[in-house]
Amino acid sequence: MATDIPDIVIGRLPIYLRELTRLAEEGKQKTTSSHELGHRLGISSAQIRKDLSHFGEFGKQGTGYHIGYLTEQLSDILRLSSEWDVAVVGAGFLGHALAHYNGFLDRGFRIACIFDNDPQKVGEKMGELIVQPDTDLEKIIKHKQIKVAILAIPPHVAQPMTDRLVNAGVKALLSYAPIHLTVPEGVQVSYSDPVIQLQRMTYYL
Amino acid sequence: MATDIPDIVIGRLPIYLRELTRLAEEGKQKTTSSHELGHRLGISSAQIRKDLSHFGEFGKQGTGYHIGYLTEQLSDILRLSSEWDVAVVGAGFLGHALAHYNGFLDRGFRIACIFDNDPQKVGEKMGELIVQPDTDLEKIIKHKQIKVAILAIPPHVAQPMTDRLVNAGVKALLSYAPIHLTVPEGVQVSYSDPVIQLQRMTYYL
DNA sequence: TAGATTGTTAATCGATTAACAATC
DNA sequence: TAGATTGTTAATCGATTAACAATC
Repeated sequence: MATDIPDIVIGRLPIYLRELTRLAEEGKQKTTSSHELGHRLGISSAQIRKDLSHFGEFGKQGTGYHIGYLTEQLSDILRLSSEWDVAVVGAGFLGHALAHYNGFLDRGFRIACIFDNDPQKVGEKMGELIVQPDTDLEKIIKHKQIKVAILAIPPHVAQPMTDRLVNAGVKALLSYAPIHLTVPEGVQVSYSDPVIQLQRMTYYL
Repeated sequence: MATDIPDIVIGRLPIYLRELTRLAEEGKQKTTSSHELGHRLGISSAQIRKDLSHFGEFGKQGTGYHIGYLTEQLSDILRLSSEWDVAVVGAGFLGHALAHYNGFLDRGFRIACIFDNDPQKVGEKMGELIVQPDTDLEKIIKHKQIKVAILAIPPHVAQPMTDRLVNAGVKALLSYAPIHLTVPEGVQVSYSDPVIQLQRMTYYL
Protein backbone atom coordinates (compact mmCIF):
# COMPACT_ATOMS: atom_id res chain seq x y z
CA MET A 1 0.00 0.00 0.00
CA ALA A 2 2.83 2.36 0.81
CA THR A 3 3.90 1.90 -2.78
CA ASP A 4 1.20 3.82 -4.58
CA ILE A 5 1.45 7.02 -2.61
CA PRO A 6 2.00 9.93 -5.00
CA ASP A 7 5.51 11.39 -5.17
CA ILE A 8 4.06 14.81 -4.68
CA VAL A 9 2.70 13.76 -1.29
CA ILE A 10 6.06 12.31 -0.25
CA GLY A 11 7.62 15.59 -1.29
CA ARG A 12 5.52 17.53 1.20
CA LEU A 13 6.23 15.34 4.20
CA PRO A 14 9.69 16.83 4.84
CA ILE A 15 8.12 20.29 4.82
CA TYR A 16 5.59 19.23 7.41
CA LEU A 17 8.34 17.64 9.46
CA ARG A 18 10.45 20.78 9.35
CA GLU A 19 7.57 22.99 10.44
CA LEU A 20 6.66 20.61 13.26
CA THR A 21 10.23 20.86 14.52
CA ARG A 22 9.95 24.63 14.46
CA LEU A 23 6.72 24.46 16.40
CA ALA A 24 8.38 22.21 18.94
CA GLU A 25 11.30 24.62 19.24
CA GLU A 26 8.97 27.52 19.85
CA GLY A 27 7.71 25.34 22.69
CA LYS A 28 4.45 27.18 23.19
CA GLN A 29 2.20 24.20 22.61
CA LYS A 30 2.06 20.42 22.60
CA THR A 31 -0.47 20.22 19.83
CA THR A 32 -1.16 21.66 16.40
CA SER A 33 -3.90 21.41 13.78
CA SER A 34 -4.01 20.96 10.04
CA HIS A 35 -5.33 24.49 9.90
CA GLU A 36 -2.43 25.97 11.84
CA LEU A 37 0.18 23.98 9.96
CA GLY A 38 -1.40 24.88 6.65
CA HIS A 39 -1.57 28.53 7.55
CA ARG A 40 2.10 28.60 8.43
CA LEU A 41 3.10 26.84 5.23
CA GLY A 42 0.68 28.35 2.75
CA ILE A 43 -0.96 24.98 2.17
CA SER A 44 -4.64 24.13 2.58
CA SER A 45 -5.64 22.26 5.71
CA ALA A 46 -7.53 19.74 3.61
CA GLN A 47 -4.38 18.89 1.73
CA ILE A 48 -2.43 18.29 4.89
CA ARG A 49 -5.08 15.99 6.31
CA LYS A 50 -5.34 14.16 3.01
CA ASP A 51 -1.58 13.74 2.76
CA LEU A 52 -1.28 12.37 6.27
CA SER A 53 -4.25 10.06 5.80
CA HIS A 54 -2.23 8.07 3.27
CA PHE A 55 -0.13 6.78 6.13
CA GLY A 56 -2.52 6.40 9.03
CA GLU A 57 -4.56 8.33 11.54
CA PHE A 58 -2.27 10.57 13.51
CA GLY A 59 -4.70 13.13 14.90
CA LYS A 60 -7.57 13.42 17.32
CA GLN A 61 -10.88 15.05 16.46
CA GLY A 62 -11.32 18.29 18.32
CA THR A 63 -7.69 18.37 19.40
CA GLY A 64 -5.51 18.10 16.31
CA TYR A 65 -2.08 16.51 16.14
CA HIS A 66 0.35 15.96 18.99
CA ILE A 67 3.51 17.64 17.71
CA GLY A 68 5.97 15.17 19.19
CA TYR A 69 4.02 12.14 18.06
CA LEU A 70 3.49 13.36 14.51
CA THR A 71 7.15 14.30 14.27
CA GLU A 72 8.14 10.76 15.22
CA GLN A 73 5.70 9.25 12.78
CA LEU A 74 6.88 11.38 9.88
CA SER A 75 10.50 10.65 10.75
CA ASP A 76 9.73 6.94 10.64
CA ILE A 77 7.87 7.21 7.35
CA LEU A 78 10.79 9.06 5.79
CA ARG A 79 13.28 6.54 7.22
CA LEU A 80 15.01 9.14 9.35
CA SER A 81 15.03 7.26 12.62
CA SER A 82 18.73 6.55 12.22
CA GLU A 83 21.24 8.74 10.42
CA TRP A 84 22.25 8.28 6.81
CA ASP A 85 25.92 8.58 5.97
CA VAL A 86 26.41 10.94 3.05
CA ALA A 87 29.33 11.23 0.64
CA VAL A 88 30.12 14.65 -0.79
CA VAL A 89 31.89 14.60 -4.12
CA GLY A 90 33.78 17.76 -4.95
CA ALA A 91 35.76 19.84 -2.47
CA GLY A 92 35.42 23.22 -4.14
CA PHE A 93 33.63 26.16 -2.58
CA LEU A 94 30.34 24.32 -2.58
CA GLY A 95 31.78 21.10 -1.13
CA HIS A 96 33.36 23.31 1.48
CA ALA A 97 30.01 24.84 2.34
CA LEU A 98 28.38 21.42 2.57
CA ALA A 99 31.13 19.99 4.75
CA HIS A 100 30.72 22.87 7.21
CA TYR A 101 26.93 22.99 7.20
CA ASN A 102 25.68 21.91 10.58
CA GLY A 103 22.06 21.55 9.57
CA PHE A 104 22.39 17.93 8.50
CA LEU A 105 22.97 16.08 11.70
CA ASP A 106 19.75 16.74 13.55
CA ARG A 107 17.71 16.03 10.46
CA GLY A 108 18.86 12.56 9.62
CA PHE A 109 22.13 12.93 7.73
CA ARG A 110 25.83 12.94 8.47
CA ILE A 111 28.51 13.93 5.99
CA ALA A 112 30.74 10.89 6.24
CA CYS A 113 33.36 11.65 3.61
CA ILE A 114 34.36 14.14 0.97
CA PHE A 115 36.25 13.49 -2.26
CA ASP A 116 38.15 15.46 -4.85
CA ASN A 117 40.27 14.59 -7.85
CA ASP A 118 42.67 17.50 -7.31
CA PRO A 119 45.83 16.28 -5.53
CA GLN A 120 46.21 19.78 -4.12
CA LYS A 121 42.95 19.42 -2.24
CA VAL A 122 43.38 15.83 -1.12
CA GLY A 123 44.44 15.72 2.51
CA GLU A 124 43.02 19.15 3.25
CA LYS A 125 40.96 19.40 6.41
CA MET A 126 37.37 20.35 5.86
CA GLY A 127 35.13 20.63 8.86
CA GLU A 128 35.61 17.34 10.68
CA LEU A 129 36.73 15.59 7.54
CA ILE A 130 39.80 15.17 5.43
CA VAL A 131 39.47 15.34 1.66
CA GLN A 132 39.95 11.91 0.11
CA PRO A 133 41.28 11.18 -3.37
CA ASP A 134 38.50 10.27 -5.76
CA THR A 135 40.41 7.15 -6.69
CA ASP A 136 39.44 5.75 -3.30
CA LEU A 137 35.78 6.58 -3.84
CA GLU A 138 34.44 3.12 -4.68
CA LYS A 139 36.43 1.48 -1.90
CA ILE A 140 35.25 3.88 0.80
CA ILE A 141 31.63 4.03 -0.33
CA LYS A 142 31.37 0.28 -0.47
CA HIS A 143 33.13 -0.15 2.84
CA LYS A 144 30.93 2.37 4.64
CA GLN A 145 27.88 1.15 2.72
CA ILE A 146 26.99 4.68 1.77
CA LYS A 147 23.67 5.03 -0.02
CA VAL A 148 23.38 8.81 -0.28
CA ALA A 149 25.69 11.20 -2.12
CA ILE A 150 25.86 14.87 -2.97
CA LEU A 151 27.45 16.01 -6.22
CA ALA A 152 29.32 19.30 -6.09
CA ILE A 153 31.42 19.01 -9.23
CA PRO A 154 31.47 20.62 -12.68
CA PRO A 155 28.81 19.52 -15.18
CA HIS A 156 31.11 17.77 -17.63
CA VAL A 157 32.20 15.22 -15.03
CA ALA A 158 28.81 14.82 -13.37
CA GLN A 159 27.46 11.96 -15.47
CA PRO A 160 30.57 9.74 -15.31
CA MET A 161 30.82 10.39 -11.57
CA THR A 162 27.15 9.49 -11.20
CA ASP A 163 27.82 6.19 -12.93
CA ARG A 164 30.69 5.47 -10.57
CA LEU A 165 28.63 6.30 -7.51
CA VAL A 166 25.69 4.19 -8.63
CA ASN A 167 28.07 1.40 -9.35
CA ALA A 168 29.46 1.63 -5.86
CA GLY A 169 25.99 1.29 -4.37
CA VAL A 170 24.65 4.85 -4.05
CA LYS A 171 20.85 4.93 -4.28
CA ALA A 172 20.06 8.59 -3.72
CA LEU A 173 21.86 11.49 -5.31
CA LEU A 174 21.52 15.21 -4.81
CA SER A 175 23.23 17.03 -7.65
CA TYR A 176 24.33 20.65 -7.79
CA ALA A 177 25.65 20.23 -11.33
CA PRO A 178 23.49 22.04 -13.91
CA ILE A 179 22.81 19.00 -16.03
CA HIS A 180 20.20 16.28 -16.29
CA LEU A 181 21.56 12.95 -15.07
CA THR A 182 20.65 9.50 -16.29
CA VAL A 183 20.44 6.79 -13.66
CA PRO A 184 19.13 3.23 -13.52
CA GLU A 185 15.66 2.48 -12.24
CA GLY A 186 15.51 2.51 -8.47
CA VAL A 187 18.08 5.26 -8.03
CA GLN A 188 16.69 8.57 -6.80
CA VAL A 189 18.00 11.86 -8.15
CA SER A 190 17.27 15.37 -6.98
CA TYR A 191 18.64 18.56 -8.47
CA SER A 192 19.62 21.92 -7.15
CA ASP A 193 20.52 24.52 -9.74
CA PRO A 194 20.15 28.07 -8.44
CA VAL A 195 19.99 29.48 -11.95
CA ILE A 196 17.03 27.29 -12.87
CA GLN A 197 15.23 28.58 -9.79
CA LEU A 198 16.06 32.19 -10.55
CA GLN A 199 14.97 31.86 -14.17
CA ARG A 200 11.68 30.43 -13.04
CA MET A 201 11.04 33.60 -11.08
CA THR A 202 12.19 36.21 -13.57
CA TYR A 203 9.34 35.23 -15.85
CA TYR A 204 7.00 36.91 -13.40
CA LEU A 205 9.02 40.10 -12.95
CA MET B 1 -2.89 35.74 -22.33
CA ALA B 2 0.61 35.23 -20.94
CA THR B 3 -0.98 35.50 -17.53
CA ASP B 4 -2.84 32.22 -17.30
CA ILE B 5 0.02 29.95 -18.19
CA PRO B 6 0.44 27.32 -15.45
CA ASP B 7 3.36 27.77 -13.04
CA ILE B 8 4.37 24.22 -13.71
CA VAL B 9 4.90 25.01 -17.37
CA ILE B 10 7.00 28.08 -16.55
CA GLY B 11 9.03 25.87 -14.26
CA ARG B 12 10.02 23.60 -17.13
CA LEU B 13 11.13 26.32 -19.52
CA PRO B 14 14.50 26.86 -17.81
CA ILE B 15 15.15 23.13 -18.09
CA TYR B 16 14.45 23.23 -21.80
CA LEU B 17 16.64 26.28 -22.14
CA ARG B 18 19.51 24.62 -20.32
CA GLU B 19 19.32 21.51 -22.47
CA LEU B 20 19.16 23.56 -25.66
CA THR B 21 22.35 25.31 -24.58
CA ARG B 22 23.99 21.94 -24.07
CA LEU B 23 22.88 20.83 -27.51
CA ALA B 24 24.33 24.00 -28.98
CA GLU B 25 27.61 23.41 -27.15
CA GLU B 26 27.83 19.90 -28.49
CA GLY B 27 27.56 21.62 -31.84
CA LYS B 28 26.58 18.53 -33.80
CA GLN B 29 23.31 19.89 -35.12
CA LYS B 30 21.36 23.05 -35.81
CA THR B 31 18.00 21.52 -35.07
CA THR B 32 16.30 19.36 -32.47
CA SER B 33 12.90 17.80 -31.97
CA SER B 34 10.46 17.49 -29.11
CA HIS B 35 11.24 13.81 -29.16
CA GLU B 36 15.00 14.28 -28.82
CA LEU B 37 14.65 16.94 -26.15
CA GLY B 38 12.16 14.83 -24.24
CA HIS B 39 14.36 11.79 -24.44
CA ARG B 40 17.33 13.68 -23.04
CA LEU B 41 15.30 15.12 -20.19
CA GLY B 42 13.02 12.24 -19.33
CA ILE B 43 9.95 14.22 -20.37
CA SER B 44 7.34 13.21 -22.94
CA SER B 45 7.56 14.86 -26.34
CA ALA B 46 3.87 15.74 -26.15
CA GLN B 47 4.46 17.69 -22.98
CA ILE B 48 7.26 19.69 -24.51
CA ARG B 49 5.19 20.58 -27.56
CA LYS B 50 2.23 21.48 -25.36
CA ASP B 51 4.36 23.62 -23.08
CA LEU B 52 5.90 25.55 -25.96
CA SER B 53 2.55 25.98 -27.67
CA HIS B 54 1.46 28.25 -24.81
CA PHE B 55 3.84 30.86 -26.14
CA GLY B 56 3.71 30.50 -29.90
CA GLU B 57 4.75 28.28 -32.75
CA PHE B 58 8.49 27.81 -32.65
CA GLY B 59 8.93 24.67 -34.72
CA LYS B 60 8.54 23.43 -38.27
CA GLN B 61 6.68 20.28 -39.18
CA GLY B 62 9.02 17.60 -40.37
CA THR B 63 12.08 19.48 -39.16
CA GLY B 64 11.64 20.26 -35.50
CA TYR B 65 13.03 23.27 -33.67
CA HIS B 66 15.97 25.42 -34.65
CA ILE B 67 18.16 25.31 -31.54
CA GLY B 68 19.40 28.88 -31.75
CA TYR B 69 16.00 30.34 -32.44
CA LEU B 70 14.22 28.42 -29.70
CA THR B 71 16.96 29.37 -27.25
CA GLU B 72 16.41 33.04 -28.04
CA GLN B 73 12.68 32.73 -27.72
CA LEU B 74 12.85 30.99 -24.37
CA SER B 75 15.37 33.55 -23.12
CA ASP B 76 12.98 36.31 -24.08
CA ILE B 77 10.00 34.61 -22.47
CA LEU B 78 11.95 34.19 -19.24
CA ARG B 79 13.16 37.83 -19.40
CA LEU B 80 16.79 36.79 -19.68
CA SER B 81 17.75 38.98 -22.63
CA SER B 82 19.61 41.32 -20.31
CA GLU B 83 21.30 40.37 -17.08
CA TRP B 84 19.69 40.64 -13.68
CA ASP B 85 21.78 42.05 -10.86
CA VAL B 86 21.59 39.80 -7.83
CA ALA B 87 22.28 40.57 -4.18
CA VAL B 88 23.67 37.80 -2.01
CA VAL B 89 22.91 38.14 1.68
CA GLY B 90 25.24 36.25 3.96
CA ALA B 91 28.98 35.85 3.44
CA GLY B 92 29.46 32.51 5.17
CA PHE B 93 30.61 29.38 3.39
CA LEU B 94 27.54 29.33 1.19
CA GLY B 95 27.74 33.03 0.31
CA HIS B 96 31.36 32.37 -0.52
CA ALA B 97 30.40 29.56 -2.88
CA LEU B 98 27.77 31.72 -4.56
CA ALA B 99 30.14 34.65 -4.97
CA HIS B 100 32.68 32.42 -6.69
CA TYR B 101 30.24 30.45 -8.83
CA ASN B 102 30.81 31.33 -12.44
CA GLY B 103 27.66 29.69 -13.75
CA PHE B 104 25.49 32.77 -13.32
CA LEU B 105 26.81 35.17 -15.88
CA ASP B 106 26.06 33.35 -19.10
CA ARG B 107 22.60 32.40 -17.90
CA GLY B 108 21.18 35.82 -17.15
CA PHE B 109 22.42 36.78 -13.70
CA ARG B 110 25.30 38.70 -12.17
CA ILE B 111 26.12 38.76 -8.48
CA ALA B 112 26.25 42.49 -7.93
CA CYS B 113 26.85 42.69 -4.19
CA ILE B 114 27.21 40.62 -1.07
CA PHE B 115 26.29 41.55 2.48
CA ASP B 116 27.04 40.37 5.99
CA ASN B 117 26.28 41.64 9.46
CA ASP B 118 29.60 40.42 10.88
CA PRO B 119 32.10 43.32 11.08
CA GLN B 120 34.88 40.76 10.74
CA LYS B 121 33.62 39.77 7.30
CA VAL B 122 32.80 43.24 6.04
CA GLY B 123 35.52 44.48 3.71
CA GLU B 124 36.68 40.96 2.89
CA LYS B 125 37.25 40.27 -0.77
CA MET B 126 35.03 37.58 -2.21
CA GLY B 127 35.40 36.76 -5.88
CA GLU B 128 35.15 40.10 -7.62
CA LEU B 129 33.24 41.64 -4.75
CA ILE B 130 33.84 43.16 -1.36
CA VAL B 131 31.56 42.20 1.49
CA GLN B 132 29.32 45.12 2.43
CA PRO B 133 27.85 45.81 5.86
CA ASP B 134 24.20 44.81 6.03
CA THR B 135 23.39 48.26 7.36
CA ASP B 136 23.99 49.56 3.82
CA LEU B 137 21.70 46.95 2.31
CA GLU B 138 18.64 49.10 1.65
CA LYS B 139 20.72 51.95 0.28
CA ILE B 140 22.66 49.78 -2.16
CA ILE B 141 19.71 47.68 -3.30
CA LYS B 142 17.61 50.73 -3.97
CA HIS B 143 20.45 52.53 -5.70
CA LYS B 144 21.27 49.59 -7.97
CA GLN B 145 17.56 48.83 -8.38
CA ILE B 146 18.18 45.22 -7.53
CA LYS B 147 15.14 42.98 -7.91
CA VAL B 148 16.66 39.57 -7.24
CA ALA B 149 18.29 38.35 -4.03
CA ILE B 150 19.73 35.15 -2.63
CA LEU B 151 19.48 34.41 1.07
CA ALA B 152 22.40 32.53 2.59
CA ILE B 153 21.86 33.29 6.26
CA PRO B 154 20.71 31.36 9.34
CA PRO B 155 17.01 30.56 9.65
CA HIS B 156 16.25 32.77 12.63
CA VAL B 157 17.20 35.93 10.74
CA ALA B 158 15.72 34.90 7.39
CA GLN B 159 12.22 36.32 7.83
CA PRO B 160 13.28 39.75 9.09
CA MET B 161 15.89 39.96 6.34
CA THR B 162 13.25 38.99 3.79
CA ASP B 163 11.08 41.83 5.02
CA ARG B 164 13.97 44.27 4.63
CA LEU B 165 14.75 43.05 1.13
CA VAL B 166 11.15 43.22 0.00
CA ASN B 167 10.93 46.66 1.49
CA ALA B 168 13.96 47.74 -0.51
CA GLY B 169 12.35 46.57 -3.73
CA VAL B 170 13.39 42.94 -4.15
CA LYS B 171 10.80 40.97 -6.10
CA ALA B 172 12.41 37.53 -6.40
CA LEU B 173 14.10 35.69 -3.60
CA LEU B 174 15.98 32.41 -3.57
CA SER B 175 16.40 31.24 -0.01
CA TYR B 176 18.80 28.65 1.34
CA ALA B 177 17.46 29.06 4.86
CA PRO B 178 15.48 26.02 6.01
CA ILE B 179 12.32 27.93 6.81
CA HIS B 180 9.11 28.92 5.07
CA LEU B 181 9.07 32.65 4.31
CA THR B 182 6.09 34.94 4.20
CA VAL B 183 6.11 37.60 1.49
CA PRO B 184 3.57 40.02 0.04
CA GLU B 185 1.65 39.17 -3.10
CA GLY B 186 3.72 39.71 -6.21
CA VAL B 187 7.00 38.70 -4.63
CA GLN B 188 8.41 35.39 -5.85
CA VAL B 189 10.12 32.99 -3.46
CA SER B 190 12.04 29.84 -4.22
CA TYR B 191 13.66 27.52 -1.70
CA SER B 192 16.71 25.36 -1.64
CA ASP B 193 17.11 23.14 1.40
CA PRO B 194 19.34 20.15 0.73
CA VAL B 195 17.93 18.27 3.70
CA ILE B 196 14.38 18.54 2.38
CA GLN B 197 15.59 17.07 -0.90
CA LEU B 198 17.48 14.26 0.80
CA GLN B 199 14.53 13.40 3.03
CA ARG B 200 12.30 13.18 0.00
CA MET B 201 14.57 10.50 -1.40
CA THR B 202 15.19 8.41 1.70
CA TYR B 203 11.52 7.48 1.73
CA TYR B 204 12.21 5.29 -1.29
CA LEU B 205 15.35 3.63 0.05
C1' DT C 1 -22.30 19.42 26.72
C1' DA C 2 -20.62 22.62 22.93
C1' DG C 3 -16.91 23.62 20.12
C1' DA C 4 -13.28 22.08 17.45
C1' DT C 5 -11.04 19.27 14.31
C1' DT C 6 -10.21 14.97 12.24
C1' DG C 7 -10.46 11.49 8.27
C1' DT C 8 -12.87 10.64 4.17
C1' DT C 9 -15.95 11.11 0.30
C1' DA C 10 -17.35 13.12 -3.86
C1' DA C 11 -16.88 16.99 -6.82
C1' DT C 12 -13.94 20.00 -9.02
C1' DC C 13 -10.10 21.39 -11.05
C1' DG C 14 -5.87 20.95 -13.63
C1' DA C 15 -2.15 18.44 -15.98
C1' DT C 16 -0.60 14.80 -19.01
C1' DT C 17 -1.00 11.88 -22.87
C1' DA C 18 -2.47 9.79 -27.14
C1' DA C 19 -3.64 10.57 -31.55
C1' DC C 20 -3.77 12.80 -35.85
C1' DA C 21 -4.53 16.33 -39.46
C1' DA C 22 -1.55 19.68 -41.27
C1' DT C 23 2.53 20.53 -43.50
C1' DC C 24 7.52 21.14 -43.97
C1' DT D 1 7.07 12.53 -53.16
C1' DA D 2 7.65 10.06 -48.65
C1' DG D 3 8.99 10.58 -44.10
C1' DA D 4 9.12 13.22 -40.16
C1' DT D 5 7.44 16.20 -36.84
C1' DT D 6 4.69 19.95 -35.43
C1' DG D 7 0.56 22.12 -32.97
C1' DT D 8 -3.81 20.95 -31.19
C1' DT D 9 -7.79 18.39 -29.73
C1' DA D 10 -10.11 15.29 -26.85
C1' DA D 11 -9.59 11.71 -23.54
C1' DT D 12 -7.42 10.23 -19.59
C1' DC D 13 -5.36 10.56 -15.53
C1' DG D 14 -4.25 12.58 -11.13
C1' DA D 15 -4.36 16.16 -7.54
C1' DT D 16 -6.85 19.53 -4.84
C1' DT D 17 -10.73 21.17 -2.46
C1' DA D 18 -15.19 21.52 -0.23
C1' DA D 19 -18.06 19.54 2.79
C1' DC D 20 -19.52 16.87 6.56
C1' DA D 21 -20.33 12.85 9.63
C1' DA D 22 -17.76 11.14 13.34
C1' DT D 23 -15.94 12.02 17.63
C1' DC D 24 -12.60 13.91 20.97
